[in-house]
Amino acid sequence: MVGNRILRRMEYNVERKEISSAVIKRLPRYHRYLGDLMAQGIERISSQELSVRMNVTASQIRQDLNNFGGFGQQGYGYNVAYLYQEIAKILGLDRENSMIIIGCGNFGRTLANYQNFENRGFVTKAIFDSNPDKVGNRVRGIPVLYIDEMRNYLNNNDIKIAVLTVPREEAVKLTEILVECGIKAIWNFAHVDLDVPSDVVVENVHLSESLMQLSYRLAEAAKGN
Amino acid sequence: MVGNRILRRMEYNVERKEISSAVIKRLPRYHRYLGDLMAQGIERISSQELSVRMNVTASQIRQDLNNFGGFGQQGYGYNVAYLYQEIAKILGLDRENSMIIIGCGNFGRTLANYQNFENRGFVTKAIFDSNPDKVGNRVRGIPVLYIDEMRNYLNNNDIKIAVLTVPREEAVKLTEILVECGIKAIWNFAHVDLDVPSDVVVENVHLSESLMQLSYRLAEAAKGN
DNA sequence: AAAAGATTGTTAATTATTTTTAAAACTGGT
DNA sequence: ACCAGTTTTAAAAATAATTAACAATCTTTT
Repeated sequence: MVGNRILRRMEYNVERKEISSAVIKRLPRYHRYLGDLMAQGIERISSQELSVRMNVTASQIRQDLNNFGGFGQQGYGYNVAYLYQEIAKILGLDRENSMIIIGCGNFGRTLANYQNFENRGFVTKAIFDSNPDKVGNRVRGIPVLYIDEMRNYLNNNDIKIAVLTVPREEAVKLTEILVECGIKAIWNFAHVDLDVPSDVVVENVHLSESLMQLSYRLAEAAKGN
Repeated sequence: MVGNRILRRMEYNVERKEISSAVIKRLPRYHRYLGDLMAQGIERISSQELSVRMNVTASQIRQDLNNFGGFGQQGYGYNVAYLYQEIAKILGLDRENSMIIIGCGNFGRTLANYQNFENRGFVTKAIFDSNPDKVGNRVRGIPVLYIDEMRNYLNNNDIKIAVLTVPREEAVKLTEILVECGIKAIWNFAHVDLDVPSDVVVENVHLSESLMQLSYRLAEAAKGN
């Protein structure tokens, strides 16, 4: 039997050792591959077989997962659905994460239109903008509110994540307000490093930096051969 | 004097040791900070001072830069404009990188509208889509062409980078065509790992994975205190 | 119910990255 | 032109991450 595995797994949230960010970066990819396996109707998988599909070492998969507890079973491997669900829990996908998007420009609207985030529990409740022409509109049903109302809105609604899609200067100013209102997570698309207290987490998406890395590697590959 | 520094710098493109990707990831950020310093009219900076601004160790800055040659000078530090320019060269920002965007959905259009890439030499020449209603339009002057014309277009135009903003399945299929047409760099926004020959570089932007990392860190910080 | 085979969890070894240290080289003032 | 103060470069040491190895333990077959 396989079910009793659940009973003997380690309480990963009791012992509080720091997990390296290299590990965290890989978790969503495991989650994605496990989701694909489920869609294919595959019920169990060994670290060896997964390593071939994902093009990483089996050792790394086992090491990564064991940071959070023993999810597998000797002689059997990992139960796909169970592991999928456990990684979802680790990533906080088992609860709703309400968001606001700040900036109703091309980028803000694109993110608001992106249905997929909702499937993972990331629900956008409102969009804020400083342009009166945009205020009052709706994007996929989500209301666009005036930026000056943001402080009041945050004080009256339970928002977990703020998404910043405004230019640098505004991003820096608005971050102050977000921090004052108790926001603890910022998804930052502005091309600037935000200065926040240590209990606030910022995840940066710097597209131009990503593009520059591609450019470097392209130039390098061209030299190499 | 400072100018002679240029003469004695090492030929970083002669000796061909592999630079770690950890270093490459940091280069765009150095570039950004140096740009900001220039805008502020600051002409020289020591690794120590830069390290304080960037919140990294001075040692790491020096080590990173020395992978590519000696850009600084003892007792003086680094010349901001010179270092900015040298990092731009390393990142391949000193030449034009022509691009096509594949997929004229929200994301594709948003990227096409983003003027900033052009300032760094990344110029979008065409957008491709399979929807006949979109074909024939222009986005910021950039023509939207029918996807079946892409192969022919690539054979007749010198395109360096293909940007994929289509769903997974299409991304995988279209990648085959891109590779056949000799494209060596793909900026991939599709939520899938592309399988390409070793001389083709892929830079992934997986937004939902970024959001999941934020979610993890938010949950972790909430536990911690 | 026992034996053979498979695969994890975990420790050890290896490799990669970051930080420290110290010698060499330059600047700026006198 | 010299000297004190900086600051880089480069080498060495320390730390972190990845990979390999293997005993423990479960599954599957007979």
